[in-house]
Amino acid sequence: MVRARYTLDDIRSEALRLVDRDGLAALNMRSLATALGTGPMTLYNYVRDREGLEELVVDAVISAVDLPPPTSDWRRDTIQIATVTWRAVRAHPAAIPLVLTRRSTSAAGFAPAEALIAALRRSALGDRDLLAAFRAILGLIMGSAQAELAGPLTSPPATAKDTAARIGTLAGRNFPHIEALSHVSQKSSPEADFTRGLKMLVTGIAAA
Amino acid sequence: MVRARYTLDDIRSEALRLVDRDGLAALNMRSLATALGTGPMTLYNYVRDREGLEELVVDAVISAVDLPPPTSDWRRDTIQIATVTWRAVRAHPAAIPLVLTRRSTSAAGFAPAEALIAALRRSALGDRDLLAAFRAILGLIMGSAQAELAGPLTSPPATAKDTAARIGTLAGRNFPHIEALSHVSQKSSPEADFTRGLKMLVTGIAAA
DNA sequence: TCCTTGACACGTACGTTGTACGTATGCAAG
DNA sequence: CTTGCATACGTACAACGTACGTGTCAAGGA
Repeated sequence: MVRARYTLDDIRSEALRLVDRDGLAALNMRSLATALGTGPMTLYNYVRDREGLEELVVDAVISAVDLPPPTSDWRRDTIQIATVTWRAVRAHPAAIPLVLTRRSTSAAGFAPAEALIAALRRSALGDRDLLAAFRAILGLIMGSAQAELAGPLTSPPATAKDTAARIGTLAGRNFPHIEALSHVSQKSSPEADFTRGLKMLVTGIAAA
Repeated sequence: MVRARYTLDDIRSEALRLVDRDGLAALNMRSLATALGTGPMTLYNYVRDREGLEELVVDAVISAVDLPPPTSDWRRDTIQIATVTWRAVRAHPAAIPLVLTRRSTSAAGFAPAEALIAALRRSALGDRDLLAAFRAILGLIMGSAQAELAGPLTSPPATAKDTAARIGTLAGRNFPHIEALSHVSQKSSPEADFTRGLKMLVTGIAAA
């Protein structure tokens, strides 16, 4: 009888692949173990419990962030880092709930935050403003991902037409502003909106 | 034999109470049913499945938002609405993962978004900027809640001293900027930081 | 008054999940 | 070859979500 050997990276990448392919509900000990060609309990040699497995997926997503080298323009750097991070999160829609709720524990998970603070520090901000700016930008990234996942301008598993219909009937009567904006949002790309909002925030930061 | 009668509100408030008291893991059909004095299957008369139950909790949290009446100052209104919403979310920490990942389906869930757009519309923003601004503010609210829940400047179940120690040892070496900021964050209140970041964003919006 | 009918509370039971615990197997060092 | 440790693996159980069936109430018509 042969005994397979695994590395944490094997588990990590297979877990992410599983989530990408079959959705978040498919991320359970048995499915992942089967995908790796072993039994459920083997995984417990690499992960404390199911929660640990989810953290692994978060790490896998965040690790894929490809940080740009610093330039002399902190605003441009800030926008770049935020955009790249946002893209990495968006690249794995099924994993977004995990990214929003689980903490990233690996070193790679801290890298974007570190780069972001480094960029912001090259502005002339005081400590308190720096902290607020950092929180705001990270918040914007996560919140934008969340909004796309479950925001009031989106609808769960439906086509764009269904979305318009659903929002139209559900919110249209009592919530005319939401309804009007949902029409606008259908004509614009998420990335364009994100970038626009991000630039607004950076402008506000620069004003402080 | 007596048959109890329930209303959706009974279920909703009991579910939120359960989450507040015993944590998110305690939100299951059996526990909630027991708390209501009945069996698990009774709940299925009010809720499609467990997911529906979670949406109910989200509704309960968002419904508690106490929106201020509009004034003539859209900036002030925007900040007020955002702050009040953020407070409502923060009032139920255990429910935050649900608020971040589940969609609010009830009418009450749309109210803050509607009020926010209404306030922003009273600025002179174009449609695209309005959309971006709305997304950014909602994103900031959700993202800030997320950051407090699982951000790089926090640590899971630990005292403030442990946090400093943990961040210090884990991130201190390789991530000096994070480490430095975590010290700053320990001396400031979450609300102050949130407000500060929010004002930055509103400033940026006003500049557009 | 009695019967019908629909809504809904509830019980039973099954498949799936996470994981505690015990066992077995390979590799490395002596 | 032997010993010991790390770790792959099997078994088994408790807790979960929920399909399905049964029972019981209240309201409306004859």
